[in-house]
Amino acid sequence: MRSETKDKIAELATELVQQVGYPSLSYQQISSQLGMKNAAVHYHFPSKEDLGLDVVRRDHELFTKFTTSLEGQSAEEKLDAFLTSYQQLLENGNRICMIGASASDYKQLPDSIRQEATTYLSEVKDWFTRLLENGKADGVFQYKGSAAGKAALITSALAGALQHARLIGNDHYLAVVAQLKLELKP
Amino acid sequence: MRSETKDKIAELATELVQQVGYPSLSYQQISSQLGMKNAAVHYHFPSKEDLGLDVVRRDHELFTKFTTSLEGQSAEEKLDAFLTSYQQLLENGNRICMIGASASDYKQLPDSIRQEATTYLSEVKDWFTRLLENGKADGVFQYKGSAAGKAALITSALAGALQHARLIGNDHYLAVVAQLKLELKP
DNA sequence: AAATTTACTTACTAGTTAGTAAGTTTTGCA
DNA sequence: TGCAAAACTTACTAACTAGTAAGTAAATTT
Repeated sequence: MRSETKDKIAELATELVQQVGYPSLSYQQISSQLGMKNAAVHYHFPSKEDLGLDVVRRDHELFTKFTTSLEGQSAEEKLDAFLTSYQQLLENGNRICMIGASASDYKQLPDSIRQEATTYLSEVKDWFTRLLENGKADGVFQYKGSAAGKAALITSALAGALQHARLIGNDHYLAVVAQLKLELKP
Repeated sequence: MRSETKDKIAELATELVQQVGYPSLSYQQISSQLGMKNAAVHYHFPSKEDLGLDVVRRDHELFTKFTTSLEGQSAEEKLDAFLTSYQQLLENGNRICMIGASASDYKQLPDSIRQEATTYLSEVKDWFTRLLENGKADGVFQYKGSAAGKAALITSALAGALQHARLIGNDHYLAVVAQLKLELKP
């Protein structure tokens, strides 16, 4: 029962959060960009917390649907699909990932959004852990230590690489991805 | 010829940038926290751009002094010293590194600050590259691919790990560090 | 001792922020 | 057709933002 307008607001807000962060997300910018008034945005999202929470929730749901759609595919295909989705953020306005944005805005986030972001990151890390375990079992991935440790490294490296790419260019992200894949190769 | 007050402002501003980011850094918060008036801060740093630029410059200088002080030490000692300095950010108010903060605030930064942050990150990456080259030559480090690629991975992983630690706890940073060191061991 | 510079305070501006209350238009349903 | 609910607009508030102009006190220099 979500209205079209509400979806459009949330989509634009998502883009803005990934570009300028939650604190700099403003009702004015959203309303003017969508050709409506301030109060219209407040009608759909009474408080900024409501809006921010919906933005993170939607991105979380997107991730869940994304991984579900990948079920049945090989570990390598899953990894590539994830890496490509991150690369699209980069090419589409130098955005950073929602989790990275939430983490750097952390001190300014209401508790509800913090909790949602924490759950989100945990699930991404778990997904990567299983991916690495299965990939190793199938002989397509290789790494030292635990799958959880390697998953922690990979998730943080990708989030950091998206951000650093803003400063020193998109090639940085590609270099990090290439290094990660090289190290995973048996 | 830097006054004490100016240093105190810059130090507090550094802490605030690493906690809440450049856009949320406010003259009011600084002045009230230092027991002075708004205009007093503007006396030392006429514009916010001046203040923000000085903050990044100072952190950059700190890094340069830090690496200079480590000259002569072994590659392992240098790496450990760097990792410890990052861990102190975490333990001292869950700060993130200046480069990571600059990268996530990138879209809101004036050009001068962007450029300074870009140079800063390039130098950190170069420092890591040389560290890895020397460590490999000395037989204390091991890795696949180029030193530059591995340096890109490590710098982004550490920046991302500091941020993710805010969401899922400081152990995440320690896990990433442990994984990195494990993989470097010959 | 006088003049000048440094380091502020007081008091203000113009613009932006999230948020609200009340009124109006549009839409879907009975 | 008429009613009700949904989706808005208008008009506003209180708080905050960076930044400025003018005045003051203290330190430094001449």
